[in-house]
Amino acid sequence: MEQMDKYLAELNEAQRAPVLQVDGPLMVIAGAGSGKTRVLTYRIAYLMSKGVDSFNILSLTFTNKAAREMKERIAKIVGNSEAKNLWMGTFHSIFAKILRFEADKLGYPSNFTIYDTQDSQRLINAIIKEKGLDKDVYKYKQVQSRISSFKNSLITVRAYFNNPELIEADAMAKKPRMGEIYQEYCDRCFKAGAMDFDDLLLKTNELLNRFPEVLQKYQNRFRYILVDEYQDTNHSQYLIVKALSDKFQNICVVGDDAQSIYAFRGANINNIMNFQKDYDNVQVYRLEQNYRSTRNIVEAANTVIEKNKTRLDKVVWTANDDGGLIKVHRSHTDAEEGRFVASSIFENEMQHQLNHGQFAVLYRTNSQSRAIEDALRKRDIPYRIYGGLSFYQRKEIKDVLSYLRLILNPKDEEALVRVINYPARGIGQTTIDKLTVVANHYKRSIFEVIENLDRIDLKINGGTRRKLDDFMTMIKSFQVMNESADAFTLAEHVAKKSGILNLFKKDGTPEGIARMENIEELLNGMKDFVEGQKEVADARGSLSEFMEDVALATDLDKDTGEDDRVAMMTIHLAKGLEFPYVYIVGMEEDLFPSAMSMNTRSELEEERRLFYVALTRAEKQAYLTFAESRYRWGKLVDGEPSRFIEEIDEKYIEHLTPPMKSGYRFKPLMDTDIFGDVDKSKFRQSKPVSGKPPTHQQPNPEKLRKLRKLKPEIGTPKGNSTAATQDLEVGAKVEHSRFGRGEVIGIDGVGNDRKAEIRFQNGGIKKLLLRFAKLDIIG
DNA sequence: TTCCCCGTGCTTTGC
DNA sequence: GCACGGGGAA
Repeated sequence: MEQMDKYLAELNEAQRAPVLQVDGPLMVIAGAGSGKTRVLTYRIAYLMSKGVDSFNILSLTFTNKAAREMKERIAKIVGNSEAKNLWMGTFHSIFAKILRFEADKLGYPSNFTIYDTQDSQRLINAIIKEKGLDKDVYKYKQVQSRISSFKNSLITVRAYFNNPELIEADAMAKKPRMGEIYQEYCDRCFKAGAMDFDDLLLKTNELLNRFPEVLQKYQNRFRYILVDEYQDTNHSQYLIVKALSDKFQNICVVGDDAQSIYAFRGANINNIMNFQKDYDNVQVYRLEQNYRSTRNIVEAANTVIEKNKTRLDKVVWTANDDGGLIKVHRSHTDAEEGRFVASSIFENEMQHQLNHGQFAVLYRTNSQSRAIEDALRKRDIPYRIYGGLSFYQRKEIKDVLSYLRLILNPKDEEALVRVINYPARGIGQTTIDKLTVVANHYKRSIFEVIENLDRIDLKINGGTRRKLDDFMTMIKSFQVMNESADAFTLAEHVAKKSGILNLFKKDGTPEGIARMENIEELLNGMKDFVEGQKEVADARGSLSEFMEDVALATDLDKDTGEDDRVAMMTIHLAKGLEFPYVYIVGMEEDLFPSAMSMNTRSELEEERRLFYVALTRAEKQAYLTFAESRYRWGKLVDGEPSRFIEEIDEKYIEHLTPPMKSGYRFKPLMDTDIFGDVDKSKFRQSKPVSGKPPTHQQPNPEKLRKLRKLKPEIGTPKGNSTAATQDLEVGAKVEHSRFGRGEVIGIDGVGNDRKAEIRFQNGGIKKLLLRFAKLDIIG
């Protein structure tokens, strides 16, 4: 800790001030690229150097990734053992932990299940059906999002029924039974021993409100509270922070009002706007020097964000070079836009000796990735798509996890309904419906009903009864095993015994194999987890420890970011990241700003902040591209350039194409015809037509698309790695897109059955079918 | 009970 | 364009 002075010297004056203020409320307004994370980490380190016990510091973030990275950075300063004691994590993970500890006070079991959005939606769908409501009026997704917004505003069922305005509003919307659905949903969750994501915050509020001694306990524990991305907090989170910091008032919030882009999911920008009114003697600090981007980018972004009315006073500036102008490119179609981006990336790589990893393509909606992907693939430029369907959301993964959830909490109805007839074991919808009715009638879980089948008069025939009994016995045997086995051993057993693994083994289609690989990956992950837990005191790598992690995990958490690929993601996902070269594509009215966000001023302002975020991701060079027409929902629609392009002061812009709609013929060098041709020949060459590989070698587009769907996050620039891996030899070093690096220790089989046995660095040995395995030879 | 086909619906997304 | 869910037929 002696070197604290050394660390403080690394900060500029504006950054140092909030670090040095130990006590009292403070707010740090941090412009894009101004070293916000550094301030947060150094502040925590400084608190500890001033004798604050790490047990007394609570630091809240919005993603697991942010929490983990910050913890690592702090560990580097104060040492691992000290950093371990910090309470650092997302709102949801920290309060889930506290809720498990205090669960009995709220009538929940401490092993409550966490329902994800899909579980919630399925339950709501079931309730709507049970009540015989019109599914076209009560759309389950809409209902779910309304319930979610109730919870985020702390409107409980009781509060709903006490609020004539809400009831009126739902009646006006022709949904008079909304409250009833809300009530039933909450009852069913409670009965299932389940909390949804919003409950983790809502119930925490309930806990702190109803039990003053619990509030006191946590107030005393969390004497110093820090909140990152404060502009993204919703009302529920706001109240938790307010309650916990009330006693000591040592609260530090960090954020940027200009980067508030999550209002659509309940974030309330007023939390940061009004922070000064919420506490006495708030010190406000501003980080206004941008270290990330060129002057052109910083100033261009400023001219855009100035158009917003709702803003805190702040002027971002930079001492960096001017850099190049922001380049704007128009194309005919989205396909052409893709080709431009690919050519431009290629050119920049050649000209400036750059790696793929220094480029990012950002878009407003996920569906835009398609055209870009196609173009990059044709140019052999490797890319990685971030976001999309999460690994944990995939059907086969959720199915396995549902079995595991059921072991821990047999009352978990969503898990039970998912797997009771999967793989098919002759328990159909009719049977499940009968069981549900009885379960609701006796206010018991379906599992309990199955346990007591012989005592209930139910019109279920003998064969079905036996099947139900078998299912129950199987789950119970898993439960027994759970008492001694670790998570991996148990899950492997479950995957085999339940018949899921067998199902895909028999299948043999590419989809089936992809699914099986996914399950294997899940099991690998569990093995890693178990190994990791061995080093943790009083942890044994049990299933419940694993499930706690997994319920709140996302794909982003696993991202290594080490390999050299062009990054492709939505702008939302890009927040907090930076890249030397950034392409913002689809700069068109109705797409960006989105047609659905142009009704109110505040919606449009959020879109503008989103554009501000996109622009400020760029360090050296930003490109804005738009197309005159693009495919949307299968139809070719015309568009016009986004207003956001015009909102940038002209002096920061260089038009690569004439800005007006006339005169395409002036299009400059980097264009499709020249490179398009080069592309095609290159592409053809790289396709192996060596005779051996039969039909599977070149799957028809249909199949390719399906495969891609199953593994959406992996870009395979070489189209098909089989050509390269065909002559793979023992001893070769390879890299697998998911399993990482490894060494080939054996080869057998011929043609389609050719397999490589690979020992991966993470410890696993796998046999992979070469015709499917996505391997890169690295030596 | 299971499977297949057809219709419907669609921003952004983390926990 | 495409994915998912529901309904109808085997």
